[in-house]
Parts: sequence; C-alpha cells; structure tokens
Amino acid sequence: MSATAPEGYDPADYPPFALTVDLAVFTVRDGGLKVLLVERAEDPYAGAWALPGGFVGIDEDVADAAWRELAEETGLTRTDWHLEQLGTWGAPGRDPRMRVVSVAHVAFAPHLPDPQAGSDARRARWWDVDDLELPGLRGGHHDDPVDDAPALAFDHAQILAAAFDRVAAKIEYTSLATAFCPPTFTLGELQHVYEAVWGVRLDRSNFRRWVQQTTGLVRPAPTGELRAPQGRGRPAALFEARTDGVVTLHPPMLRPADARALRRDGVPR
Amino acid sequence: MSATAPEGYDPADYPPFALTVDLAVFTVRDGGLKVLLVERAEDPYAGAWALPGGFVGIDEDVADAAWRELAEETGLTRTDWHLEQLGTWGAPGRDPRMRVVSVAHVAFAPHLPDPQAGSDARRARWWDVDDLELPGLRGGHHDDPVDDAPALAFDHAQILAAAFDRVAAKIEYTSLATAFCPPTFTLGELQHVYEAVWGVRLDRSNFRRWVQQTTGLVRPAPTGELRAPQGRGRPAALFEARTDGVVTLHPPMLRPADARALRRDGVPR
DNA sequence: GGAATAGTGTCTCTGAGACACTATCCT
DNA sequence: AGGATAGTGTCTCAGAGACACTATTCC
Repeated sequence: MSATAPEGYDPADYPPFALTVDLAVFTVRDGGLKVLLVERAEDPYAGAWALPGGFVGIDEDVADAAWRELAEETGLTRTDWHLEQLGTWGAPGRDPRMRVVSVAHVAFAPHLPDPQAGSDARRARWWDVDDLELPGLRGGHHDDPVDDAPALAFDHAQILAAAFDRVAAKIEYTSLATAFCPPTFTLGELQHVYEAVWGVRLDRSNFRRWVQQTTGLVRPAPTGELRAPQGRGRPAALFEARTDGVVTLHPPMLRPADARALRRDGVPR
Repeated sequence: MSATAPEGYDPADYPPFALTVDLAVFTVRDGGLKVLLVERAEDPYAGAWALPGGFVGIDEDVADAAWRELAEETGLTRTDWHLEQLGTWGAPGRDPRMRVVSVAHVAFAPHLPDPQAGSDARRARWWDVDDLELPGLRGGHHDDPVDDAPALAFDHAQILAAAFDRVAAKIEYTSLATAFCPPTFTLGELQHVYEAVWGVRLDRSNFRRWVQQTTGLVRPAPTGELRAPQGRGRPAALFEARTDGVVTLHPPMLRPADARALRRDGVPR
C-alpha cells in the first residue's frame, strides 16, 4: 500500500518528520566487546564518530532499512545475523539541521574483516566499548578517565549506552552469545564472549556445566571433533549453535552481581 | 532548538513521515490484567478498538507527547506513573491513509475510575487481556477461542502482544508490580498483581519470603499498621513501595516455567 | 619441566517449591 | 462452626560458587 491519501486526507496537515535508522553493530574480538563507528566527514559533528545509519525511504519498511544499512556498512550481504530494534530517539534538536527521529537497532556480528571506508571516504573502525565514554556504564572499569575516547555525534553516546545494555542483558536469557561466534566454536570461545561482554571472569567448570545442562544452546559439531590447537593448550571439542534461531534459555546465564551493578534500564529519550 | 535548516539544508530533500505515539495503558482490576482501548469513530477502522494515541508535534519531544496523550486519555494530570517506550512500528501501509510511524509506549496505572469518553465522543473502556486475541500470547488460557474479542485497528494487536510481554517480563526483575497498587497495599494485593499479570497461582508463603528478602521492593507503611478487613479474613499489614523509582530486584521474581512458555520476544515490526 | 588450555568431580550454600500449622477476621 | 485470608516454620531439591585434580598440547 502506498502513501497516498485516498479520501480527502491531506498529509500536509500533519507535521513532517525525517526518519532514520542507526545501527549499533557489536562483535567480540581481541578479548573485548567492539562496536562499529564511522567518522563523520561533514557538519554537523564533522570529525566526530557516529553510529552507521541513514534515512528510511518513504516506501521502505523500517526493518528493511536497517538491514540495508547493515549490508552497506559492513560490505556484506544480508545474512542470518541477529538484528533487533533497540528504541527510538526523537528529541527536538538532537539533529541541529532539522527534526530527525531515529530508530536505533542492535546487530550481533561474528568476527569480521576490518571495515572498509564508506563510499564517501569516511573512516570506519571497531571501537572497544571500554574505550568509549558512555553515560552510566562500566564506570569503574578504567581507573583513569578514558584518555582517547572519541567524540560521539548527536545523541549517539546515549544510544550506545542503551545498546550495550541490551547486549549484556540479552545474552543472559537467550542464545545470542553464539551469534558472536563462528559457525563452530569451543566452549572456551563461548565463555570468552560472556567474559568480554560482561567484563568479568567466569569459572570454567561452572560455565561448562551450565552450557551442557541448558537445552537449546549448543550441540557437538557433527564433524571435526577437535579444534587444532591455536598456539597452546589441549585441543578442544567443537560445538555449533542450535539452528532454531534465537532461543530463550532455561536456566538463564545470570551475570555475577558485580557485573550487574552498573546496569541501567535502556530507556530511549 | 527548532527544526530549521541553518546552512542550505533543505528538509524537502528527505521523505516526510507522520509520527504518532500509541499508548498501552495497563492496570489490574477484578483479578485480571486490563488494558485501555478506545473505539474509533471514523474511518479507517471505524468501530474497531484501538490504542489511545495521537500525533507528535513538530517541536514536541516524543516522550512528552506520550505523557500528554496519557493525561488526555485518562483525564488525569501527569503523575509519577511509570511510562516507558516499547518500540516503533513503521511498516508501509500500516495506516492506509499515509505513511505513519508510531512509537508505542507502555504505562503502568493503579486502579482508576472508569474512563470517560473522549472529547470526540468515542467510547473508552478497560479490556481484560485474556479477552483479546493477541498473536502468540496466552494461547491455551481459554479453552475456546475468544468469542467477543474486539476487532483491533491497524497493527495494534501486534503492539498489544509486545506490550503485554513487556509488562509480564518487567515485573520479574523490577519493582514495577507496585505501580499497579495503591499507595499502601497488603502483600496479598501485591501477590494478586503477579497472579493477574502472569495468569498463574503463586504459593503465598514463598511469595512473602521472596518479598521480604528482596531489598528495595516494599517497606512497612509508617502509619495504619493494619488494613481494615475487606469482607473477610484476618486484617493484613500494610506496605508501601520504596520511593526510589524503578528498582532492579535482587533476586528477581521469576515466573514459573509454565507461565513463560508462551512468551515471545517483543520485536516491533 | 613449565605454561596454558581442556575436561571432570565434589563440597557447600542459597533460594525456590511444596506443604503443614497457627492466627484473626467474617458470616 | 466454617470459610477465608494472614502469618510462620520446615523439609527438600536444583543450581550456582568455589576449588581440586587430571589430560593434552606447545614452548
């Protein structure tokens, strides 16, 4: 159905908003949780770092726009990654140019090659979440204030804080931690995902017990029982995610209380 | 900051969307979870029931618009009720007239007088959630399909399903169950809230133990130690919510597994 | 051998489920 | 007395935390 006015209904009677999607694309690399940011080439906020995103077409579904931007920014075609809506930020003045309302999304990405600069010559790179200054999150994780924290454009620091919150909460009670892993992975790698996202150390033994008693999370990889050792240590058994999509876990993997202390409710403004 | 274009920036270059807020206002009465719906007087969907809502002003914050609509629809001024953003629904064609994107919100209301019809002579009433046909929720709760389920306008059945999901999940790990109670309440009344929202029966003894060992949820009412008996039974001690706003509970009040089975992830479309 | 990771077992403690018993109101 | 709700206590079991011990690899 197109955006026409069938019966004397005049769209001009209603205030016009510009609608965008913004993406918080997360991955786990080098022992940390990383998010993809792009450097703005033009004003406003030229030189600041921003979430990738773009305008929604007048006949385009919001979710489709998010998938389209994800494909454009990562250079990869649509996959079975997990992409979910986070919330909508629409305060007047959040974009100094005009009234722009943004529907923010969160994407869970496995290990990817380094991003290429966009077609408009912007730089793009993964930032460690601990190297960003986000309101109310991971406050005590660095002893010093973050030195080289990038300036973030618009209200993207707020969006990022809520996005990080969502990720940390989501891997507690869904199988989405596996979305950060390659097609087959070891239990050690899966544990590293939890540790990177939550910034804690987990007991190996208890983690293994939890994984294997939790239905619907992983199953042994059908082939290639063992991973060839990567540097050192005993080779590990390989597992794969259950392909049922996103599964609610019973029981959930609850964060240690000290990893939850700084959690906020991700309420969009 | 107003929606002007300071430097040759033409808003007409970007597709114009109409932006609305929709409200899912929940309360607990008569042993059930109720949601406020209004009957539409005009096409499209004349005669169908819809979530209260309205257009966002071009210089109005989205959250302010939600509060404004809540006040208009319930006839009460802004209070300390809890109102939070649920998600955004923006599929093309969800409104046959034009491209309308709606930011849905969830409100937790205490017991209220029956709603008055709006200024435009629409009817408004509380509907029991179990009397609505919502996609994928409470499937086995009624043995028969719901007979007199109202027709719901637009995509409001989807929004309502996600809203119900949010409420059921939110009282697990936050203190928001008290938002359905009057200023002072008994533990039995608080337990009724959980039972009404989840559609289960809880063990009184275990519930009391959980409430009193959970910090930040309730405290004894400073005055009026006992509630005068309401019909029958021993008078109960009165409690009040802690006034710290919304608190994350340790430990959470987890739903019984059978009350969680039908839970979906509330992902806006 | 030493470091590092994988895999297994065990003890303990907390918290939830089930349920019994008493207390105090109403009709 | 009988029904209904409030308040307390107890037994049991599942699951998480802590930790010890063995296994296999690379250096």
